[in-house]
Amino acid sequence: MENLLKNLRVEINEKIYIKDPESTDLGKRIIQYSIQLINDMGFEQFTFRKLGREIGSNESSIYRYFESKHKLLIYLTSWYWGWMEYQLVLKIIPVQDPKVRLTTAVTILTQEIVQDVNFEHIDEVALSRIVIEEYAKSFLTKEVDQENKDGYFSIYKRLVKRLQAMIVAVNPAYPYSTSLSSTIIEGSLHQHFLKNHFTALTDCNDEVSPTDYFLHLIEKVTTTHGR
Amino acid sequence: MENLLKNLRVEINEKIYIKDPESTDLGKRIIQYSIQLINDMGFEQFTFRKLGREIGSNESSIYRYFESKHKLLIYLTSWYWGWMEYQLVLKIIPVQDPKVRLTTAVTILTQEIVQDVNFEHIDEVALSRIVIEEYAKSFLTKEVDQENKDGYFSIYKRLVKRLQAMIVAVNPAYPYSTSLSSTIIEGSLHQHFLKNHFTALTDCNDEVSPTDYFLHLIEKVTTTHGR
DNA sequence: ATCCTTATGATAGTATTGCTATTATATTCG
DNA sequence: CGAATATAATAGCAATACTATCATAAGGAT
Repeated sequence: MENLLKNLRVEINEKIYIKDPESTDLGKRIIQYSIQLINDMGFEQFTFRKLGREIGSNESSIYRYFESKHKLLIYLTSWYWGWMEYQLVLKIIPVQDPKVRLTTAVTILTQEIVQDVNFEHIDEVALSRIVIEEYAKSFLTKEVDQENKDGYFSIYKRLVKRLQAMIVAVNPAYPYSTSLSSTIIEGSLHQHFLKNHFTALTDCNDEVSPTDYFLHLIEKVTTTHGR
Repeated sequence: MENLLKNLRVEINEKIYIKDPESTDLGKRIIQYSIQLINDMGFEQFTFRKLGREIGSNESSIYRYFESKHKLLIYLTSWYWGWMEYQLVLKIIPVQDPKVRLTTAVTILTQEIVQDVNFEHIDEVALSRIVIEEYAKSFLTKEVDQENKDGYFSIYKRLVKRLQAMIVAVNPAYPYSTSLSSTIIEGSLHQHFLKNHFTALTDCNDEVSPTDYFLHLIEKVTTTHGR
């Protein structure tokens, strides 16, 4: 699929930014280096001042693109989920069998991220680490309901619903398809986090992947057994 | 069990506080009102200055108990998990059958929290909301590995392992018992959060509880079916 | 060529945060 | 009564998360 994405761009809710960072060179550098910096020092330590210093630009210029670092985080993670959605849709299109569609989807959503050459200024590996370590902070806030209303999380929500639809396609009788979908997507981030920081709280390691775990889980949960 | 806990106290790693808040009146007020304030305004907006104002005490006095609000959050959430562990252990002791033990445990860990009269200065309902909305922030930091080494998360880890042991007792052949345990405990918080803020991403609502979902899940995953 | 717009940069300023340090006062215990 | 301990009051400080203003530079339209 290397070239299928060449002319695609991830569409992000315009309310999230002040000025589209994809529209200028500085904007792209803001994205590129914010990924690097947040990944290196963590979201708490990251500031626009430090980012400005890093890219040889001015703090005030960055504020012309994003109103706050919180919005920037939402932008970056939205981009990530939008990118995931592309991968998912592209790989699933040719697949007919609902079971294979589902296992393919779970695999894509839970596996370790590899670089995508189609987006030069975005380091998807670093970005995926940011999503694992910081995504929850984007919605664990007092403003979540307003921001949800404003559509800040719509890409993520669409993704959860896509996976849910695939679960239903395999087992229409299963009554918790939406919760299972959100559990897999969020739980995958959590298992990756545990693998990196709390090895005693997960079975995942260099041999066993979160994908193995979730594929087994979904098999068990969606299969209806005879007696 | 109303009175079994009367003389118990939740033991918390001494490194987490400077001075034991249970040892003084001011300390208890710090706990009581920090739960209220964090619940009301969220962890980001919460400061020791505001807490001091609220309890008619001084910011500097609060710093004699906790080095930072981050440590206070770890204290509060550790208390919560320790309290959960008591509930769990007490309810499980008289139960023999491994399957019933497991379903009892999952029920306790996933159900909505009700007030516990044994701890007068702690509002468990408010505290559980804090755990749902803020717990992840206590470990999604750059300092997590050091703090983990220092035992800041030991109660939580012990709880995950207890549940894992009960899963193994029901199905020793299941290869992902630890991941399943952490998925249930963390996933429960997430489902409660979604129920409150992203109703489209969960099946849980006023009729269907996270407990229903997770009991069904664990039944499916741990049962070995014949043909 | 010049005007106008747009993008960026430089500088300054502000309220708040997350502390630390010092000194004063009040209480309690031997 | 004196000493220790707990709390309160005040000040101060560097950093954060911005906002506002003004300067400059580049490119496009007339």
